[in-house]
Amino acid sequence: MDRLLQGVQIRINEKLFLKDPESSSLGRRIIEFSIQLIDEIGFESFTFKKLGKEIGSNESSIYRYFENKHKLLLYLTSWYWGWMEYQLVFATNSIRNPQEKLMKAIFIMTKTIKEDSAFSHINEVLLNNIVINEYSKSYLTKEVDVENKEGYYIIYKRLVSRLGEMISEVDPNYKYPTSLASTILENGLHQHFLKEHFPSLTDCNSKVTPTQYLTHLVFNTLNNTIDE
Amino acid sequence: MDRLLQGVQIRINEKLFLKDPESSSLGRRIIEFSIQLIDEIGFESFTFKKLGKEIGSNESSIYRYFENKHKLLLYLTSWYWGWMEYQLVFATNSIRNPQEKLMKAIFIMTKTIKEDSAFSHINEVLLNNIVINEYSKSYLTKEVDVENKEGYYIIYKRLVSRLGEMISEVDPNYKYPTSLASTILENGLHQHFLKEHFPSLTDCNSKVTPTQYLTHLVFNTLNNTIDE
DNA sequence: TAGAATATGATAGTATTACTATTATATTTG
DNA sequence: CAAATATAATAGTAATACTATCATATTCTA
Repeated sequence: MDRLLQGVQIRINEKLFLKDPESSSLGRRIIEFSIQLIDEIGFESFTFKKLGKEIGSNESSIYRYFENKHKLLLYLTSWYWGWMEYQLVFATNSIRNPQEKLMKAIFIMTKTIKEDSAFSHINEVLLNNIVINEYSKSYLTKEVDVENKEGYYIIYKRLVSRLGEMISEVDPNYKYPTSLASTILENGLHQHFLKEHFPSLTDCNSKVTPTQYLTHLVFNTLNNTIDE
Repeated sequence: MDRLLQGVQIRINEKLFLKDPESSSLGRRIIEFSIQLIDEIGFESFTFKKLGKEIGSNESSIYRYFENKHKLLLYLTSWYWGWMEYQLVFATNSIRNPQEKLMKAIFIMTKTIKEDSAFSHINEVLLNNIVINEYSKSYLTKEVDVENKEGYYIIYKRLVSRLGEMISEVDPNYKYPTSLASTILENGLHQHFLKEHFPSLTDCNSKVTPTQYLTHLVFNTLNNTIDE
């Protein structure tokens, strides 16, 4: 996949930035080091001033790329979901069997990211950590409805929709394909978090993955006779 | 239940406060109005200064009850889960049939709270909103491991454990009772959030409740023959 | 290649936040 | 009634989340 990705750019809503960070080396450094710094100190402690220090640049220069750190987080997580979508489509496109297709999709959406490969300045392992630990904060705000209208969550919504369609292909009579799709994505992240911080709240551990749990959950739910 | 609850106090970890807010009228006003204010303006914008203004008291007085707003959020959400646990135990205690018991439990944990009844100074409807919109922020922090050791999440953990046991009673062979229990609690909140802000990401709406979705999910998963 | 345009850096300034400390004034209790 | 305790008022600090201005560096283009 590596080589293919060199020709691919993940398209992010232009309202999320003031100046495209992909358009300059400073921009790419902002992305690269913001991922590192947010992963390291957490989103609450992260500031543009600290980031400036880290990259040997100035707070004011970073503000020329992003209005505030919330927009930066939306940019980073949009990128992550765009990257996920790319992998999903790429890996499932040629699979005809709906069961197999859905299984592959669940695997891609819930697996642990282990290698940083595709894009030079983006560390996907750290970005995955950020999504696990910070993504909810990007929508659990009072501004969520306005920002949703602005299209800030569009990639994530498209992903859920794609997953939902795959679920319906496996079981056209299942009544909650969209909810189940969002459960896979959201609870996938959550099980990874629990594994790390609340092992007593999950059966996932070094032997059992969130992927296994969710795959089992989904396939036991679909094509089942119990109703209501 | 109303009258019974008048004699019940929900026990919160004493490290979460400097002075027990239940011990004075100012303390109870802090609780009452912090629920209103957090619900109204969101946790990010909420400050002790604004709360002080709201209750005609002083910022410095509030700091004598709670170290900071994060501890206050932990207090409020602990109270909420304690109240849930009380309802859960109370309502399921006498049910012998494991299926029926689990069904009741899922209902209690995922239903929409419609009435503010039990405790004079705590509005359970607003508190439920706060849990939906803010609970994740209480553990998605860099301090989570330390705070977990301090016992700040103990009530929630007990709840998951109780639910997990009920799941195992329905299907002793099911391999992921704890993960499923945490999925019910966490995704229950999430489906309520989606219903409100991202209707396209859920099948829940004014006709279909998160309770129905999750009940269907759980009972189709348990006592099933598909394995691995 | 000069001159204009643009990008970046440095510095300063503001309102707000998240507190801590001190002192004064109520209120409760013994 | 005095002493203890709770609350209120005020002030102060360091950090945050910016905005504004001006200087300097880089690059683009005629």
